[in-house]
Amino acid sequence: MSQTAKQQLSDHVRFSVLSMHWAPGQDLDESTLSVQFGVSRTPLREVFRDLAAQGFLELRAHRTARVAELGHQTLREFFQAAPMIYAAISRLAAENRHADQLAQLSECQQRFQLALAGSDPIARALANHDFHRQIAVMANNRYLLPSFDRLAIDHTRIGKTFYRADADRESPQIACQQHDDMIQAITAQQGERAGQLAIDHWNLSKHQFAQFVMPEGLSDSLGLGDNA
Amino acid sequence: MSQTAKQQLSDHVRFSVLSMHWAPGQDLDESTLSVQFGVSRTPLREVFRDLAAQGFLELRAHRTARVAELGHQTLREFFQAAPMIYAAISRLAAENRHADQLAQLSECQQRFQLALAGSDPIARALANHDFHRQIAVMANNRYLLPSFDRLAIDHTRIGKTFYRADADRESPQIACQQHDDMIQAITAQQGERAGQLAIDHWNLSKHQFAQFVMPEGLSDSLGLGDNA
DNA sequence: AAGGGCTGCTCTGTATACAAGTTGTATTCA
DNA sequence: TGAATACAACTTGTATACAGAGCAGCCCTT
Repeated sequence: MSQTAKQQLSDHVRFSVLSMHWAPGQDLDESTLSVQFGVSRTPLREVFRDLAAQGFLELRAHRTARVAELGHQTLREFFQAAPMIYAAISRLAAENRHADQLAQLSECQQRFQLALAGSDPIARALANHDFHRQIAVMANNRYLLPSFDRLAIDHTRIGKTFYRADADRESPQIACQQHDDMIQAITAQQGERAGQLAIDHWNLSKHQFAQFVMPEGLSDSLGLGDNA
Repeated sequence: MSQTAKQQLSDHVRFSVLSMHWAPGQDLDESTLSVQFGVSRTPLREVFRDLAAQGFLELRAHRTARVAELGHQTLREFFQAAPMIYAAISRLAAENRHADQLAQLSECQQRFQLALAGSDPIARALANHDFHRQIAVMANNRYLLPSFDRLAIDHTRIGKTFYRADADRESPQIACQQHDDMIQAITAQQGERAGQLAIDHWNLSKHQFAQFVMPEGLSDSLGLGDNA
């Protein structure tokens, strides 16, 4: 059936972009992918348009499709927009969530915990991605969802870029605890608290990014630190 | 040239939706429109997908394309999201605007004033739409823009629904003055003030909506009012 | 008479062939 | 030797024909 072929193609592109298996700015060949997935170029181009609208790809007229760029300008815009949207989404999720969605959220968290136990950083990032998107769905606001999705895509990609297995050994556990707290707040419909937890969660993430971009200098290890 | 045909088609659909010339939920026939604009169904469907991603249309598999619905659930989500996004956009516009964009914003305001002088409520609504979108462009944030666009589409449509020429004769002038104030704040790069002005502007708009939905009762005119 | 299923029609979804545009390359002239 | 231009190969964009899904109307059954 062709509907599943399109879905598979879409999933494959999404996975490849989120996992950074395809680098930002990388060119995509229509005809190659179309034969790979057994669909013609017409439905493939429709998938490309959808994914471009969601922020995975970039389309330019008469030019090859590309994986969405991730430059310094993009990063600046990301850091300006993310905390506000995340807090709002989390708060609305607490206020608007339906009871039957809570189980799905817990499932996402379980899969995230499993991924934490494993050694695959990509699986971990994707499980985290799914967890937060489930919250966004529970916020139940069609106006905020597109912005959230674009942020989440680049958040996951940035996370992959800035990931270092050696540093921040305790951060994943803190993040996991924060997820549990968010589930609790959303379940109890505590909008204010859910919003604050989202900010805390964001700050943890931001701290990791900052640590990567601006690592601690060598002065301490050379015995020339502040305490010297 | 066919590129202009696609553009014309896209503009026509956008105008028809924003002006409420096409009602929310209305079905759109692919083949009819494709012969009207002299393009085949393939590019037409691509335009539909783009417009659906922007919030103008809704596509369902194996079903006819429709103008995006505008029900009570949509309204609820709209009122939850709009003030936050508008304030953020306005503030970022003040912080990030480039000097050469200011002239374009003034042009939008001039056209809005001309429309105010005229008698066409649709022209007025579209000029207002363009003014606010110019601010959104100046905010220069790719993550917030999609949410803003969806809000602005429905804001314009809701405004058309709730518009009454008889009431609120002074509101347009107040809105116009607020536009001028926003231009001033953005020009002076006063982010905080621009954000507050956006909230004020939103409250004026919200007040108009509330007046329409909950008009003053008849008690006073029957001499049975509070003062009786 | 009412409800359910079948059949035919209409519209959407896909494939393929073709047109148009872009990019790289080679050749020619300064 | 360098630059500019023309040409060729390849990629994207469009048209059209066909396949398949939904929907309505009709007939048949109960």
